[in-house]
Amino acid sequence: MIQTPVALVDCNNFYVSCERLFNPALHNRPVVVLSNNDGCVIARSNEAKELGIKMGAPVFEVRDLLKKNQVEVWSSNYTLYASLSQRVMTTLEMFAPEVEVYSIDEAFLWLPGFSPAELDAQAVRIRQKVGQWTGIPVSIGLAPTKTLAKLANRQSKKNPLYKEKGIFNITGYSRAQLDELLASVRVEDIWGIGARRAAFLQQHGIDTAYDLKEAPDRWVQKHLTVMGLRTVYELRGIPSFPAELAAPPKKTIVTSRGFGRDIESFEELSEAVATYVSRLAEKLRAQHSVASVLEVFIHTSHFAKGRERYANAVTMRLPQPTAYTPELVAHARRGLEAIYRPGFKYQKAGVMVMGLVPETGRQLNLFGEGEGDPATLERNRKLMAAVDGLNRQMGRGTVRIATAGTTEAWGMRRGKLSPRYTTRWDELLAI
DNA sequence: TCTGGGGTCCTAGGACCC
DNA sequence: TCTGGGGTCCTAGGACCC
Repeated sequence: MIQTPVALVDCNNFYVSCERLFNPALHNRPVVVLSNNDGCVIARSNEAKELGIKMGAPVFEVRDLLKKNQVEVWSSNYTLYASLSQRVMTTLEMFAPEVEVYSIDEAFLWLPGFSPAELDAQAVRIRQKVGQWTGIPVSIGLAPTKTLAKLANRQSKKNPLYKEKGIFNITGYSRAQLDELLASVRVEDIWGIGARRAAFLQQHGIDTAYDLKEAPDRWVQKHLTVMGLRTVYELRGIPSFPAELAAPPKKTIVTSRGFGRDIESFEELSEAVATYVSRLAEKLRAQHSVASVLEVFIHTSHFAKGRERYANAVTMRLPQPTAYTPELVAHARRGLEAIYRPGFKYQKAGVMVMGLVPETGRQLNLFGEGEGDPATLERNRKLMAAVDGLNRQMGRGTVRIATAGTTEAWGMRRGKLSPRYTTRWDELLAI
């Protein structure tokens, strides 16, 4: 059987590239993009990486470094990134019959019928076309398995000989060539091997991808579970992680956020929770699911020293599965009442749903609790569809439940937010 | 003063059943 | 005093990913 080669296409420094697209002054300069609440660095341009700014670094720790080097600092703008991501993915879909959108900035492409040399040429065309149509630079790794494609992709960025080309192709490698490459890759740089496993493996003399490839199956399975064993097979060139071409519906959905400032009052906390529930219910309806279990959690800062900490969560089984915002909000409020303690400075809250089932397949509760009879159910469904439609067209939060409040005084800090160039005409025209 | 958010999978252990 | 064994379901915790 002939194996189908896999390409991993990865957008370079994606969030930074998005910001640069609409702000050419950011080219050839160190740029970072921050997490929610402007807390951590979550994307860096190559220039910023060279300054030694680490991924995930808290802003207050690198503030001097940023200032001294006149680094451009931007708040994250997910609306913009999601929109550009879609354009990139649509472009990629022209080039392969099978595409797995793996994350906001990465996709696996299966490219049957190409020789190793032809794959190279095809990868050049993909890069060129994505660049032309979206302006986003990408790197491409080509290999017989997903794990090796990730590894090859990494080489295309790290290896100075390939950096300019942005393509690294190991589909034509001999066994000896592949072994040599794997021996140069540290075990912590393998997809699926995190810091904990890497430290463990190093203690057992396994330092490189080559060492791991050669480790005995039984030992690997015992210590790294079956997932670790699959990673090892993939290093050996045996595909063990199948293509996931259609995203399966989510099994859990979470909406949580740290506050822009600490919250003490129940009412403000309740407003935040209602806002998060509304957003969560939208996500639920977008995948045509209803939830049977709802969890609410709150906590004070993990980091604040000298202040008393408090964290609690409550999990509720709902009378019947639902995606109806008012009902979810009412349950969440009751849950919050159960765990709220006055006198603490809360830093974060969140809501989560589990036990998701398809909207069409749900069991009706015959005893009139919750949303009740089929006619009410249908009316509520239509109401939510109308609300979702309006919010899609007019912008998130145009129509909202009253308990969510209107001020969001506790909302995120986003001091350096770029306009939503691709989704809001008014913001594009304002620049 | 200031430290993100949203997911998945696997395993062990307890509850419960026959 | 000795005190089965196997199956299922659920949950909590750990590890990983971007």
